[in-house]
Amino acid sequence: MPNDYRLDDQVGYKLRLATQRHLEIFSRHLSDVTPTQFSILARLYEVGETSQNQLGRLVAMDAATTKGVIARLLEKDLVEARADPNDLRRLQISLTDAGRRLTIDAIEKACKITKDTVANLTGRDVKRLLELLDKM
Amino acid sequence: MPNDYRLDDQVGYKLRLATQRHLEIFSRHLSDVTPTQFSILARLYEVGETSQNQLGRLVAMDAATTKGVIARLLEKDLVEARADPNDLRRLQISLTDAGRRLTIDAIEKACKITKDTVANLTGRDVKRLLELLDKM
DNA sequence: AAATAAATGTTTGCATACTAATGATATAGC
DNA sequence: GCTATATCATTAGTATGCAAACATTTATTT
Repeated sequence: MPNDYRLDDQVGYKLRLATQRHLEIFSRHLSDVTPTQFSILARLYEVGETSQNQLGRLVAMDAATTKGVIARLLEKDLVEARADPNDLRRLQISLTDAGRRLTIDAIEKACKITKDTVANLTGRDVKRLLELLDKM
Repeated sequence: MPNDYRLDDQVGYKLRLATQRHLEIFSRHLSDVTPTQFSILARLYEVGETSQNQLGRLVAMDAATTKGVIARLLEKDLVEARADPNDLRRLQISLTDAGRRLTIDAIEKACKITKDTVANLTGRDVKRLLELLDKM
């Protein structure tokens, strides 16, 4: 019944708006990297040198997408890549010194970003939101 | 304090995952158009002929983004554009017959998509999630 | 052990969406 | 009427995402 369909009440639509808002806040605080790039950096900081593919999996990214993100981080000299001698298919990725510095700094800022993003929510709201997104 | 930062607990990260999931479900049910394109179609169906810019505003999209989305819909012959005689800047956009048919059909499917997307949530959960996203 | 099949890792090409900057037309204030 | 401002549309450049192709490794078969 197309008549009582309300675009504004759809989960997908609201997700887009929320993401949009988050992106805006993010780039205001952290203009060097995008949220996607940041998630790669943060994970890399967490787990240390890893293969490109594995890294992508650790942030739930397609291998092809990961490749693109890494390429941009390589250009900015935030990460470096070397061939894995044990497996010629693999490309080992690690943070450069500059990358590590930026990541540490970015993590600080990321806390602020998250805070701003959910500024209109109470602590319990946030907890609930995360749970719901997770459950989904 | 970078040490107790958990990427997986960040709103932005979870938003990306949720959006990703939704996109996957969406394209499985509805391969002709993307969620973004669909939102334009649905809104256009709702309000009738409108200028491109206005239409973009009605779905919270940048004018430039809207232009691109409309261009793709034009190519698929789902919408048509004509110059507004009263205001030469304006481009009036409306659904073609094919576009209207597809939209009606897509709205039906969109209900299923939304349902699948939140399949793991109870009715109350969904309500709460929408509220929280809104409040945000 | 060689040959084939299956799995894994990476890359390429193409589509989509977003932003900043530019140009064109219309409106408001003087 | 004229200038300044606002609105609408477009262009150019960047980022993300997916499908398909290619390369290497591992498993299976003969």
